[in-house]
Parts: sequence; structure tokens; C-alpha cells
Amino acid sequence: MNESGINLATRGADTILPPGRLEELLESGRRLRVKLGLDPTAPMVTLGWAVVLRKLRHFQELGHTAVLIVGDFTARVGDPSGKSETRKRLTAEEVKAHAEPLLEQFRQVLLPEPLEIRWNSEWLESLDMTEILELTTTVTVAQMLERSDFANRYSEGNPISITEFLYPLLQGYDSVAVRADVELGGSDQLWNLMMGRNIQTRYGQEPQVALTMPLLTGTDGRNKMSQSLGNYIGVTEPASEMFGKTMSIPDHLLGEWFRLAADRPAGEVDAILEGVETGSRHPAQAKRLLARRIVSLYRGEGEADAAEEDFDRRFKYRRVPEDAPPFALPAGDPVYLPGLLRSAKLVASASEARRLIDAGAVRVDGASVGGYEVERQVLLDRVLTVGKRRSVFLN
RNA sequence: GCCGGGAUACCCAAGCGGCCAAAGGGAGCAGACUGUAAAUCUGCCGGCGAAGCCUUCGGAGGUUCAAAUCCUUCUCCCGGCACCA
Repeated sequence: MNESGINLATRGADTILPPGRLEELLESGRRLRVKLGLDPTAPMVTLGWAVVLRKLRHFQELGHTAVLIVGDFTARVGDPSGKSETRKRLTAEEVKAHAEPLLEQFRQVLLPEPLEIRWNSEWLESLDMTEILELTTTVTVAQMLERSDFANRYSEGNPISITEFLYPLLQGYDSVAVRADVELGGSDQLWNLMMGRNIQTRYGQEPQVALTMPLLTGTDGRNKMSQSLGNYIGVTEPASEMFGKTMSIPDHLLGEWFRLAADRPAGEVDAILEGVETGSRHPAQAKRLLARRIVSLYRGEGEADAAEEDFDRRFKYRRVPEDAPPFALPAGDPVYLPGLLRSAKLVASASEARRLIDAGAVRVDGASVGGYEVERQVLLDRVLTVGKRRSVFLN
């Protein structure tokens, strides 16, 4: 194993425990089994999830086996990590609805091989009470309560269910089931990953290395990226969306995003940041580069170029977008615009449409519309936009 | 189990018989300025082919010309006490 292999494996990592062990494993020349468990709690892979997925991919690139565990069973238990209250438990149906689309997206980030995809219901569903009791002997209540999330909740008198105590045990058992050498996770997963080590030891296995990645901050620049907060970019989003959303992130996220979202090596990131700091590189230019890198990763360079051109047309030169999806202009003349905007799904309600028309935000081929009634002539084969981001081509 | 406090729009939070589609803040959307950054400023922020009407203030029922506001009841949350240990 050469130096650069270790660099790739550890690039961007937050914590790697125990110290030195990962290097040993990498140098051993053995093909490692690298585990990443993701609970299908939401239907989309965001750039946040992609951070750990890309880390897994790094190991694939080094020839190691990616063992991706779909936590279909654990999603029904509810991970307490980082939570100030009990996490919602998903039903088997919800899990199933999420899992299929997720698999496809996982494959989009990872290499086709070496890849092993496992569902943890495979071994967790059939655990009997004897084995569960066995599992529970590996931790004490005091150890559980050391975790900051539990500690806070306990001291504030908030409820902690026994189910939540079980979660890290089950996740640890996953490591036993797949014989993991390394387990990856977000930095909020460190405790769970360390529990995996305890449990592996209990089952006579060599304990895994725990490698955590920082949690990616969302497009709002404040909270970690999550689907429930709406501050995310999905890996399946169209190139122009990805590009535009990236351009809208606050400047202070540049370094973090270059490193984690665009997956660039530290040296390159430092050079760019230095350029921005010394004024030799404009922040907006750096962000363009970032956006192009991210889009290239998931859509390819061709689409990245096209997305940038589209971005310029739309926002820099304020021209009408070329990729506006078509929408069939309904019969009738004149056209009742609020109704049209609603049925074209550019707005949620006709009331909202009226307000936006009043505010001058609704345009036909770039020209503001004054009233609610518009002649058919004026709309046919034109691009209708609401603000800068929403548009349709009427035909 | 008992006593007390509470539940208001996406979130926080005022209102406590008519002037309430409901103050204020945050988030969000649109506009100005920019670099779709930050900061700042302006407007909007339940629905409806809309001077009017309809639906909303935890659920159900009631009082009243009139209820987010008063009464009854139910559900859930918070504090204290008791029970248990």
C-alpha cells in the first residue's frame, strides 16, 4: 500500500479510531471489508449522504470491498443518534417505498464492484430472544448514558425508550454479520461504530476500525443537510438545479463543500481557498468551479458545461431559460393567468399567483405581466416564468 | 390518582366576546442592491374567477345576534404532590 492510498482513504475524515490501525490494515495488502449502513428513512440520496458514500467509493477505488447495508430493519427501530427526542420509527411499508429508489441512487455514487449490498433484516429479523439477551450483555446502562444525546435527554428528564438502547446493539451486530474490517459513518455515528467494536469482540471477531466523516452543512449554511429541512441537493437532481443550488450557498461553505461535496483533495482545496482569501480569485468564480465539479461528479462534464451556460443565460444575462418544460396552453381566450400558473404547478394556489402577478414577478418572455386576464396570442409559444427559478414553455 | 398551567397558521409567540384571516419575530417567496454569497431595504406570506364569500386558533358539543376568546366534555403536553421503590 502506497502513501497516496492512505491519503485517499483518510481524506476529509473526522475521526479514525483506533489510531494507526487503519494504516496497518491498508498496508497488510488484504482486501478489506468496508461497511456502511444507511437507514432508508428518506427516499433520496442527498449530497450529505453522498459524503459517506463517496468515502466508501474511495475504498473501492483502492480495491477493497464495499459492504453497503440497507438498514431496512434498523429504520423500523429508530436511530437515537444526535436526537433530542425519540426518533420516529418507520413502518415496514415506508421503508419499502424508500428502499427501491435509494438502491439506484447508491449505485450512482458507488462503483459497480467490488460491492456487496445487504439488507439487515436478513439477520436481524430472525434474532431470537436468547441472542438479543446475549447482545445486551455487551453494554451497561452507565455506558449508554455516557453518550451525549442520551445524557442530555436523561438529565432533562426526557424519555429514552429501551428500544433506543437496542439500536446501537443491532447496528453493532450488523458488523458481526458482515465481518467488517472498517465501518464508515457520519460523525454523529461514532458511538454506534465504537459499539460495533465491542460487539465484534464479544463474538470473537477482530474489532473494526471506525472512520467518521463530518456532517455536510446544507444550502442554508446553518443546519446539517437534511431532507426534512429542505436545505439539500439530491444526487438525482437535474444538472441545472444542482448547479444553481450550489451557487446559492453562502461563501463560508466553500472549503467544506469542496472537500466533502465535491470530494476534492486537500491540496487543491487549500490552493483555491488561499486564492479567495488573497483576492486573486473571486469567491463567485470559486463557487462556479465548485458547482461545476459537483455536477460533473453526478451528471458528467458535458452536462456541467451546459448547466453553467444555462446559469449564465438565466441569472447573469437575465435571459429566458431554454430548457423550460413544455406545458399545453388550455383552451379559451383570454386566458385566466392565476389558474394557468396553478395548473402548470408554478404556484401552489391561484391566490399566490395573484400576489406574484401583483408583485411583477410573473413574466412572459421576460416581460412583466400586468393583469390576470391575458390574450392567448400573447402566451402561445412563449416562456412563462415566475421569479428566476420557475418556468414553463407554453404550447 | 390529585392540584395547577398549557395546546393559536411552517416554527416561536401575542390575543382572552364584536375593530381577528388573527400582533410581533423567525423561516419561506418575490423585488432592489449584488456574485442566485453575506449584510441591508421593500412587498407578500389560508383558500376562492375574489368591493364579496368560504375554511382555520388541539377534538366534539353548547351559550350568544356575534366565540380563538365564555361553558361542558374528550385527547395530548408541562409543573407540583401522592402512589410505587
